[in-house]
Amino acid sequence: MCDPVGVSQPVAPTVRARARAEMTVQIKEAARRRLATDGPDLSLRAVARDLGLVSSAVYRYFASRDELLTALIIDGYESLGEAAEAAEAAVPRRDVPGRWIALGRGVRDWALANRHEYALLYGSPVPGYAAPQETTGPATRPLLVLAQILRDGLDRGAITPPTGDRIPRSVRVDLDRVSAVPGFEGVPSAVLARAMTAWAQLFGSLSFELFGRLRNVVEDYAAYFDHQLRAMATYVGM
Amino acid sequence: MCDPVGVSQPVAPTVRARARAEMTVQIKEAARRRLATDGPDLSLRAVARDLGLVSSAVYRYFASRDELLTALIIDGYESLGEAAEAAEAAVPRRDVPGRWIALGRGVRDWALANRHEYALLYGSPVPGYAAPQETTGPATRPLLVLAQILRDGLDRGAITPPTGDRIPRSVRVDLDRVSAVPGFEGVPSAVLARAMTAWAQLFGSLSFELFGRLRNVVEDYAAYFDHQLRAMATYVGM
DNA sequence: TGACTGTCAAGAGCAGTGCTCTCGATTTGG
DNA sequence: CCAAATCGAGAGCACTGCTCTTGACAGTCA
Repeated sequence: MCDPVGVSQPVAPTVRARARAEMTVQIKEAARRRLATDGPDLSLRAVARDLGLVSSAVYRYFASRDELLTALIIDGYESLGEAAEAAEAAVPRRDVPGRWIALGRGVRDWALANRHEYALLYGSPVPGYAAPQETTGPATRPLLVLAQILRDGLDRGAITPPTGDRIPRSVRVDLDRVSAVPGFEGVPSAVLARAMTAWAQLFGSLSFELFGRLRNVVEDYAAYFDHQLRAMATYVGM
Repeated sequence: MCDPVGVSQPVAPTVRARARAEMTVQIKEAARRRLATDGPDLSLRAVARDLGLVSSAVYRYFASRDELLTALIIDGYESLGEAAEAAEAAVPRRDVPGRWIALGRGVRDWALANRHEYALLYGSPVPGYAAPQETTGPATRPLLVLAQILRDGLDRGAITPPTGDRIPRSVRVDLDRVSAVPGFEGVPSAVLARAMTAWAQLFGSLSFELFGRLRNVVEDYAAYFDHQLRAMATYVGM
């Protein structure tokens, strides 16, 4: 309203605007804390209480509980993506399987440190909540790290595309569509197919661990996870 | 109480006992219906209303909402296990990879037909709810189908254990413990490791599909899932 | 300076939830 | 036949997400 031109960023933000922005992040932070302690069923009233607010006041900043959840989910993807990027970046470029393993470890470490947020992102969808379109963008950020490893690994000749995989036509069509996504250009479908399998394996294993499905089965989760990461690295041809 | 000897089945069940048993299953059925339509946040009051009951009456049969959920989870594992067994049993014994693929398809078909129940079993744990010990038994039932395929496949020589997999000591310890579980006896750790990887892959891929993580990415889910099942079959040496 | 406009937090209130307790009615077993 | 156990109904508590109204404040234009 106070910005008819549409470029609101650089012009001096009013006192109110800045207070509003700060309050918005404070609410999100309090919500994240609640999420970490109380679990996934986020109580808007509890968040308000933590901030010394009345529940209705929160609605000045988020139109509904779902909108707050959406904001948390988006932030979560960004946070996970950042952690994944950082973990991968710490490995020498030429060590392609090492970069994949670092990516996997980074995802796992983040998930362990933010269990409930992980559940929010990769667990079963929240009751009445349907993830809106705006979350799909940030959601691909961790995947783009994988894409970069694949492309760079192929360029370096550090990934030898598997041969002899019979891929049905309809699967190939889907794979080709993925190959067209920015970031994945040029990845042959044979590699892409195996990489997507490995990606699902990673999150399947991680969900097993975090959701307690391996209790009394696996003791040394880190070693078990690492072993699967290595196995998947050779599986995709690294 | 009315059966100090411990063999209650054959003696004539009183009218009340039979009414109680029937009411218990009716509550579970109504709850399952609610789960299918309304989603995972089961409302005990809604279930009661569906049965023309008052909410407090339900507490005569289930001490809490969590206990009702537990009952549903146990039934769910049994139901999934049954479906998996049936699917696997329909394939000729000698077709070992076919049996694995049938098992995977059976799991997927069940999950598609019971999406919310699948989320209850393999999604993020329900808020305050911690799956009690009594669920761990039924939870292994689908896994036992896999175990039987592995053992039978090895006996028939239809599974060639992979060689050259370097397995760290701590992982081997965990695998050996699994090998000791009834049903898994005699499965070499090299096969077991890959089979557990494939198992996580299966559920990872299925969760991706059911929780909408592959929307706008994969079109022909069935073909994609099948392809991964075949890939994992050769991966474990079938 | 004074009025006006948009924003804010507070509070009451609605419909829903899980769960507990009490109270009659009914069935069961001695 | 009677006491004990079991059942459903109802009221009630503390909690939830959300809506609406009210009064206070900040920013701006005359």
